[in-house]
Amino acid sequence: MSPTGEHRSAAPSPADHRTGAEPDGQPGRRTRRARSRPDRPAATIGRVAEAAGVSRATVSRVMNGSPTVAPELAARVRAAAEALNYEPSLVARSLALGRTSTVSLIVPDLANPMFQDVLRGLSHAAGTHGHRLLVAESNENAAEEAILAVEARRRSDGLVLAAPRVPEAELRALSERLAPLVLLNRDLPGSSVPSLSVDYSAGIAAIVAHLRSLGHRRLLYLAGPAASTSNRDRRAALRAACASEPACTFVELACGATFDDGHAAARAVRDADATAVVAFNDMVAFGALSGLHELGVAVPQDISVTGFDDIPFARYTTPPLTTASIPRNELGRQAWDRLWTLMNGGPAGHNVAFQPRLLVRESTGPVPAGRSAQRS
Amino acid sequence: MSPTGEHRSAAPSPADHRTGAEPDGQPGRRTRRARSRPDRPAATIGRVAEAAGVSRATVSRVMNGSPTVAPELAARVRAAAEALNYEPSLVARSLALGRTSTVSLIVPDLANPMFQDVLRGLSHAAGTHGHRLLVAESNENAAEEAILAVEARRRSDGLVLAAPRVPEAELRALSERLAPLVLLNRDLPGSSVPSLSVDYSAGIAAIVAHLRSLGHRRLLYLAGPAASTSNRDRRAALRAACASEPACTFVELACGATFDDGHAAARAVRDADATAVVAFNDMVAFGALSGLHELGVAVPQDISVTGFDDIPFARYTTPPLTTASIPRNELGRQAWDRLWTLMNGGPAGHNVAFQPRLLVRESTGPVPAGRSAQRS
DNA sequence: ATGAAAGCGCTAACAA
DNA sequence: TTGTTAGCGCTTTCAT
Repeated sequence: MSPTGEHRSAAPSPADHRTGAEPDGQPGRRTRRARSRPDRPAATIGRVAEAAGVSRATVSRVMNGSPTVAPELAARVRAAAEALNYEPSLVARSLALGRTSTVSLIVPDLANPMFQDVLRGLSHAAGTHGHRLLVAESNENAAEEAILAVEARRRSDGLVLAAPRVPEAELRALSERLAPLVLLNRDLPGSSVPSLSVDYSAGIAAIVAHLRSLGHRRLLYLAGPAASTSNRDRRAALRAACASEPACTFVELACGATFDDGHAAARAVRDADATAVVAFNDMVAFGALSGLHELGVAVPQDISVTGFDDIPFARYTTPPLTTASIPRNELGRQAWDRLWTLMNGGPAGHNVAFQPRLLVRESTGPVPAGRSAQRS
Repeated sequence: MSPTGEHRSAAPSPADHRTGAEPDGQPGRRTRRARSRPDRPAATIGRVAEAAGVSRATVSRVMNGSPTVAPELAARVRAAAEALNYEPSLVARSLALGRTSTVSLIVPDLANPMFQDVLRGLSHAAGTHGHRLLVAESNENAAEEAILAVEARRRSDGLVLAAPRVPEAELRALSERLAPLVLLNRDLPGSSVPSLSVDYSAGIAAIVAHLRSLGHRRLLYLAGPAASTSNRDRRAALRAACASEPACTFVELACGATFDDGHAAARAVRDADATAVVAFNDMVAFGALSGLHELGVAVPQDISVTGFDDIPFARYTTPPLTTASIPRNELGRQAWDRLWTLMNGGPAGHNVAFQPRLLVRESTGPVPAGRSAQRS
């Protein structure tokens, strides 16, 4: 419920679970297990076979569209199935077949648009091949990531895993039990586990090159969450890109990953000795843009700002944001391709690193006159 | 791959699947079925029992933490399990237990932030109770919705279904096979299927009341996709809200659901005889805001604009958007509560309609002077 | 073309 | 406390 209570609802309390035991006294003629809907016993292949006067094997054949069944019999079976409202048990089927036609996706954070898109792409691609998708969120917790991965894998035929937190040694130890496995945004050097990732370094490098071409030499990095690997990647890439240029310096400002984080940093940004700010992501950049605007700092006239991710809104900020776009949908689709190949005994293939694409819009411009030299 | 080819990658073609048959000639000693990883036979409860010199029942007891096992035996079993890298088969377990510890969610569109939040809430709540989540997307296709629902339900113990397209009669016919079932954003009058929904009408009514209190009498509705039920709901609510007031008129302009749709409508909005525009959703409102700005029309001085949904960005448009917020996370959590109650034989409870909350920000204001009367 | 029967890997009632 | 045994509902070999 909304804490303010302004979203009213007539919901009952979640409780009221009966656990165990027969609700009513009657032992019933059900063999051993209590069924979920005790009233109607749920049709089984056996009952259908009985009703149609054929063997279970024949029912199975009909249900699976085997062509070797006499039309007359097939019709009888279908009628019986229809009458009994028969639905083959997919669980039993999975057990007999040794496969579930399900794959799993583990992500650290379902709120992250990147993973939402991976989810979409994967779900869609898997669906195309008659497979379903199981999803689980690890909430950025390393222990949880490993446990979830193992469990999810046991329920399915393959796993797409985005697990930035699991230590490499542990992941390596697990990788055999998790196969067929596709890794997202990290790899396992020397193993045969395929990995799909976004080359954040290349994206940062492109941004820095762009900024340098505009004359910027003093950069400010608005850092993401300290625990985030992508923040570490981006920072390292920024450091490397700067280091390769003699007169290029960069300072870092702890910030965060949200609009509000960026907004709150605006004052510090203005007071810093930098001509361009490289934000951890678009949200932060957007927040900074907004805060800077309120302080009367003009972008890009007074200072340039870049984002990262190319979220849909990046086109619509004022000014529109220069950023690096990453192929989010593609990741999910390709993850499926890899997994499916693996599931069919195919090779792992080469790992791929998707290169972000620099999108120059209006939040970056030349260094303001008189600021090309150190200020203090 | 990106059509432009600018996101390069070294991906192999998705093909190369071997199908059926033993890859190599050897029939092997594996009983009947080809295992997915022919190399290591995958430990079963039987093998562990054998290795530990106990019965399968004992292994089962140990794996499930039954306290009635001698510590010495338990240790031996655990050691054997460890040594064999044993993982109990969840499929077999599900079959024996008659439950999967999995629930399913079917949504029309995974790109819709509303459903993304439902997904998150549901996944999290289910996880708390040791359940996993299966998701499927119907792509707004009625036939698909029904089929997916049945199939997903068969793989799991319960279903949360957002199926705006399935005809009521069909849904009613299906509802028994789908139980335990929780419906999102629609209900099944007279049935015992719980339903959780957002009261769009109330949201629209609140928006209209707000606009009227500012003196607006001539409203323009920027309509969503014609096929969308929520568009129909909102339009109907708008009509009703207007009809209840003598001097209130509203006209409708076909638009869409995206920023670009709203942006493209700006000229028509300016030329229409209306003092306030009620947009289908925030994205459209945002697009309109942007387009109006480019045309030199001031919001809210010249015209007021409202959105719907309170997407995160609504706070950050210029001007910040007056809109109606809906409790998206809450929906997923409550859906779980309902489903869990049902799964435990509990009652369906009362349906709930979440009331949107009006958020008055800066995109609405009083009717411009001299425009309170009909223009032409 | 059809059926009988032996699994798939696990759980649980019952006996010891 | 532990083992025996009979399922859970389906598929598939093998014989007919």
